[in-house]
Amino acid sequence: MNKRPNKPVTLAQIAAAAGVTSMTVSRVINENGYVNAATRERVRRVARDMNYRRNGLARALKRQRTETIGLVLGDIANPFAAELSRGVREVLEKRGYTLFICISEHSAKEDVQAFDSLADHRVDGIIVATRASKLGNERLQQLIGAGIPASLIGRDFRHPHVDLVTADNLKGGYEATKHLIDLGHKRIGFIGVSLTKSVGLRRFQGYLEALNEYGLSVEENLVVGNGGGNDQMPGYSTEEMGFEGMTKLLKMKRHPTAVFARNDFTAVGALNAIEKAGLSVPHDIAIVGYDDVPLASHTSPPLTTVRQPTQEQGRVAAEFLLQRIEDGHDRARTERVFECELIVRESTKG
Amino acid sequence: MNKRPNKPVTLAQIAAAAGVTSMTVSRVINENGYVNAATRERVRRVARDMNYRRNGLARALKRQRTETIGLVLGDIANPFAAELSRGVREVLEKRGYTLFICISEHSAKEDVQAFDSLADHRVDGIIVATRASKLGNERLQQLIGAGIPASLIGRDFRHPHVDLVTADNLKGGYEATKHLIDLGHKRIGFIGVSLTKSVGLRRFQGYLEALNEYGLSVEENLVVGNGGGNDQMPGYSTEEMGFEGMTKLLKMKRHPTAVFARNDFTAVGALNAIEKAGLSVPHDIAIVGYDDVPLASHTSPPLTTVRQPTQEQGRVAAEFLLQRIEDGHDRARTERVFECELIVRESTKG
DNA sequence: GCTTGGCCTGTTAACGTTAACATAGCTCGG
DNA sequence: CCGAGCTATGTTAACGTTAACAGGCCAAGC
Repeated sequence: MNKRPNKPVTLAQIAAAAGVTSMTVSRVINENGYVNAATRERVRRVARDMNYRRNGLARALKRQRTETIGLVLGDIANPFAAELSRGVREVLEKRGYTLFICISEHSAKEDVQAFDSLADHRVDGIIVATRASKLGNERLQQLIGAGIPASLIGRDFRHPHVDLVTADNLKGGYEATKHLIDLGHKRIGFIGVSLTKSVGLRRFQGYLEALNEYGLSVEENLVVGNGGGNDQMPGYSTEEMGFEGMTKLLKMKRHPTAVFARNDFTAVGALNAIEKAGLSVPHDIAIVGYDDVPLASHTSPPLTTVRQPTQEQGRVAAEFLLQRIEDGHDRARTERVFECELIVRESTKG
Repeated sequence: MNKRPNKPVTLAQIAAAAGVTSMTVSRVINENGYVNAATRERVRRVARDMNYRRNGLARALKRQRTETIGLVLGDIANPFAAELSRGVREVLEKRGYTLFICISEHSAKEDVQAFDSLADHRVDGIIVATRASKLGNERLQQLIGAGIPASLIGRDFRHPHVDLVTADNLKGGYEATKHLIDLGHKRIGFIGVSLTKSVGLRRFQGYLEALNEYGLSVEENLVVGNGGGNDQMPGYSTEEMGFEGMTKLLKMKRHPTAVFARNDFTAVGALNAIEKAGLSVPHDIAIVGYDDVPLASHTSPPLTTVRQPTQEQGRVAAEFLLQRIEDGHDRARTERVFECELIVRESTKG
């Protein structure tokens, strides 16, 4: 009764059923070349009846392109990644490309796996938005060497044939910290890095720079992160880190009067820890986040934060990539740095 | 100086360079069949030197499988989707499959596009976690008819050859509402649906059922959603909906004493609206969310919510799919419904 | 010595599609 | 009425890989 469709229908089968050659069917399907109107109709009907789906593999193999772009994200469930992919999609769709996303869960090993999968499936290009790692960078280098066009977002890796889009997080971190300093704070904590690892975080370096510039010393115990655990925890659970980090800071005999959190979720966690301790923001402690996620303007009090043009970064990365695909591998690299913008809200306004 | 790698290296080229046939190279690459140790080493070296990457398209075309699974998500940036994909990945990776994710941005049209892209690229199976739509269901039906194994998560669509995994959101909504009723609340609002559209939302139906069962009338103006706008807004920004919805409810002369929010983000938005209005939770208004996202236990007060085993749903959906891929299209359908669990926290505890 | 069976490599023919070229009928202007 | 140029179809040969089969070679067992 219902057909057993284990083997997908091929052009040849349709051709046979319609009394033409595969070539004619191909022309009908792809709507190119001359085909008699009557023939076209007949072929179309047969194809529909037989539930034909073209084999993209064969097609891509023959045409030497897949019209597909791969995007590697560190984690999903993170407004930043979402905005980014939205920007990327917007551009790609307009140009007829399909987007496949791979998630690396912030692990270098899976990063490499994602690169490999995408490369093996011969995507026309790769956009990488994961954090740099030795393993990952090596493989990336290799793929680029093999001629795969690539475009990076916020990844600290330079290569003569790869385009790069970043936000100036160093400056962002600097501005955020300076804002707190300008408000008169002397003891400013940072939540979200472990001093031993991941000190490469740009916004944290901005924090350090600002402190230095204004002659404030960096107190190691004001910098808290996820101490023992791995540094690869998915971003979405960082409000936990914020909560725990803030709790740790509050336990100090003299706790900081202001805190710069690695991102908005961390800041929200910190906010709640403070509230739980019966203290108030910004009266007892001022807080700055980072990213300006939609939630940030709806916390209580609303969060001072640093906004970066996320979707725009995705768009530009995609445009760079398509440009490179068209121009070929030897195109010179482009780098685009986006400014960040400090958004002052009640969490720091005394 | 640096090679111009526009054309990727092929087996044949390596074979020529190493003085063997492509077949031998293939055996080396895939580590199957007999190859002399010395030959193997030589081939390996040449392959590495020439920066060889196998062509997955050709391979898949020949082998008739891609060892790739497609996952269609309505939006990224949503802890639910993240957990889901984590569960899916966990299972797939163990079995050697690669996961490609497509995002439909909650649009039926893009849903269909995602299905098509994945089908064209001949993924071995598709997992769908987007909301049902007429267009989408039709295409899904078609693909299944064409023999593509599929597995659904929380999508209201039944087909004799498709497996289904859901959480019992109706019961979850019922329990959440009943919890509020048990606490003595008579006027219970719902934030997150527009009565005109999307009334198919299961958890909302549970709300209605509970009210009915306990003889409480459903007051239309206690049900607020994103009135004019489209109902397809991405999930991550729903705290905005919560904030606005709650604000609307608070403007009533007699506002509800309890509110059930469509999901935790909506609930967080509501929480902040209440705080902003100078009222307190749960004293003035009790709140229940849904999903138990990590944030939920860190809000102030911590949020009463309904937990569903999200990651587990992903895992099971993936397992169903792999089973179906192995057993073939004619396997009978399996359906698995997961229980939801009410998590009572301070946002309802007087 | 001859067979058996394990090693090692090669040859052939697809997988499903399409670019490029080939063929053939038809129309139309000069 | 001839050829130029359009329409409509077909033929051929890849794209890069691998399953299936086909030998050879060599050691061991009888």
